Amino acid sequence: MQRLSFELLHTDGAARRGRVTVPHGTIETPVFMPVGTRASVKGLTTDQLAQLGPEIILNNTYHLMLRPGVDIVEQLGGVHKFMGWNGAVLTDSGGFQLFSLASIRKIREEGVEFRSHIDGAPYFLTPEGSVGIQTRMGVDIAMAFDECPAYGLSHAEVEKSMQLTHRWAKRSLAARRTSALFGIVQGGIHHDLRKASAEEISSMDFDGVAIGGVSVGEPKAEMLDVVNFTAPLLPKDKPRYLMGVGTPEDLVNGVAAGIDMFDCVMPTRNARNGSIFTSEGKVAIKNAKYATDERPLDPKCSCVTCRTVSRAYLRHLHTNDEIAAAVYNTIHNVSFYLDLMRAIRQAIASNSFGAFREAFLAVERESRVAGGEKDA
RNA sequence: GGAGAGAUGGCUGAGCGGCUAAAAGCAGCAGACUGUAAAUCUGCCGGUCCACGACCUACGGAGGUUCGAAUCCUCCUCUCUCCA
Repeated sequence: MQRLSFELLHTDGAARRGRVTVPHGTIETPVFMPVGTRASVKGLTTDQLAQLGPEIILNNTYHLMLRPGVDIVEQLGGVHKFMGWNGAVLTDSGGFQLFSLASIRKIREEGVEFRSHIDGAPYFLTPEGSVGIQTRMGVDIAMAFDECPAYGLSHAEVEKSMQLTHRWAKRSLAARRTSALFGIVQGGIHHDLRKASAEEISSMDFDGVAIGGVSVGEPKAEMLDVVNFTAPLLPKDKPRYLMGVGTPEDLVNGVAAGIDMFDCVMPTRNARNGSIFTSEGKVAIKNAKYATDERPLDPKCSCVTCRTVSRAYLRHLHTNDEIAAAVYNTIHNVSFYLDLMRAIRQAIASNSFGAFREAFLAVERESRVAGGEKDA
């Protein structure tokens, strides 16, 4: 059976409407993948997640190899069976963790030596090891093992890191078996490096190509610049994945640049922290002004949360640290993201994505201005 | 009736002569969050103001000692514990 197939159905400017098929289903792109690091989309049961209808979610190699461990996941029939999830799964290779947990690792040519953040136990992860783990967990799409350089490094340092990522990409690819495998373009904020990396990674036989090393602390304008510059350099006949991005606005801009896949912690984490995405901008549900607000979070949303409870009740739940606050907020935020992607797909299909994007960004701008006036 | 302990900012609770507008926690108010070590983190939190600074009112009440008192003394009010 084929690992992955990609069909480019339609384009509207640079925006692409496509379809990715993997063993666990068909994914309509552009797509947003909710993040479920430890084989759990935080705040949701697998059933609740399924009700929201994402076609694919993201899990994490680093976290799952530490707990419960690859052996256990494999023994239990793979990550899908483990969490009772029938949709597709993409795993990050652990490259990002070795960036965000920088203090407890040592990078070498062969791989990365690191200590578990849980119990300090020593591990050694290589490209072959990472891809092997992802394969054994039975994921639909695995990511190449890369190094994610921090923002602010010199051109020379980013270049050196990028070259290591390229060597690791070759080794990752050689280790590909049953799971599809995406390569990752690095290069920081430097156009020449991004170009070199895009060419190098694109030349390899990956099933898809990702832009990594973005949203690591750089100003938003630089991120946009990197995406706008790099996306057009990627193969047209493969899915393009922008890793770790982003805000609703970022998704719309990413699609405009020609990105097909996104993942981000933002809808789930912000939900737990009481920050809600709505069609009218952000709602900080803990704010006193919602104490007696009987409206739903978003009048244009039809998710379970918006159909059932008021802002006043959600503020009450959040104020009292009730678990239901996280559940309701996560349901809504994930719904909002999935709805947004649906609307984006529709706009592309009807050749109106440009207008859609303009209207969307105008609302975002307005809500920001409105929030600013309130603060002043 | 007798003996003792205590009254501190919305609450709990440190401080026990100057470095105290007064620790810390909670509550409250606001902000952040981008391939998840995050149900987390940060800021503000007596009042007023042209508020980086200034002024006013402050540690139960009234006096007193002292250059200086939430901190020491006297009396008063109230609370709690124990013994009758």
